[in-house]
Amino acid sequence: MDKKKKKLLETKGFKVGSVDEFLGLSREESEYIELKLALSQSLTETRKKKKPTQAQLAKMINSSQSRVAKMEKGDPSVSVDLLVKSLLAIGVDKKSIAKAIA
Amino acid sequence: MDKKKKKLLETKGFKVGSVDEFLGLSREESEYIELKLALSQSLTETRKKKKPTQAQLAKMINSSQSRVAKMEKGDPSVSVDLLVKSLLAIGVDKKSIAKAIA
DNA sequence: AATAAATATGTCAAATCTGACATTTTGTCA
DNA sequence: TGACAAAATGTCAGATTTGACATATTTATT
Repeated sequence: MDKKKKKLLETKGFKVGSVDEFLGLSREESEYIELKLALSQSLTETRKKKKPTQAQLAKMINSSQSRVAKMEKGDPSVSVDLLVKSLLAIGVDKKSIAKAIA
Repeated sequence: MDKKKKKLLETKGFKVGSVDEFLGLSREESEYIELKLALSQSLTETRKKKKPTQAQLAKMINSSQSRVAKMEKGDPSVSVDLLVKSLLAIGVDKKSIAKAIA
């Protein structure tokens, strides 16, 4: 799949609402992006609720501030795996993850 | 996290039910494993319902039969990303994915 | 039982993702 | 305004994941 497109859409401006078929995105592509955005948002929300800074969260999940920033920004270099692991690490359970992406 | 443990638990025998604290697994670890297993199972189920063989599915998602087999078996070398992408490719939508892991 | 079809397992080079670091931008408070 | 903290962005070597292939095992079909 075209990385440019993905990068474009995962960037500011498209945080909210559905990206369905904005540009020739297939159903799978847009759902995948939406799913990642949902996880990103959930991570940001949860972190802010719980208090810590990106740097502190980074320590909890032994990662780095810059990677946390990328996660929260929906950077294409971040995998769903990492998002899920981070959410679990920060105390969000499966059920809540499911709710976030539903 | 200990890869041996993960490998062990993701192997036959533990497809059903909760793996919580069987061996010293943390909450995050067990939830992560359970989440992956849920996706694996969902993939197998959906594929069988929809008809194609692993080889045919592999083509649809341009992967290979062997990797599909690993996905369905919950092999540790398979990422959540790939599982999610495969589910989406086979026609399962976000909502159903959410339901599967809830 | 024999054959074929489907699935499982092992391996590996190439591709992707990762933490870490440096640097820049944005936000906050005096 | 300036100075300080938090967040964002770029880069990259090392780690992990990938498709592909070979091969073995299981399952169906005759």
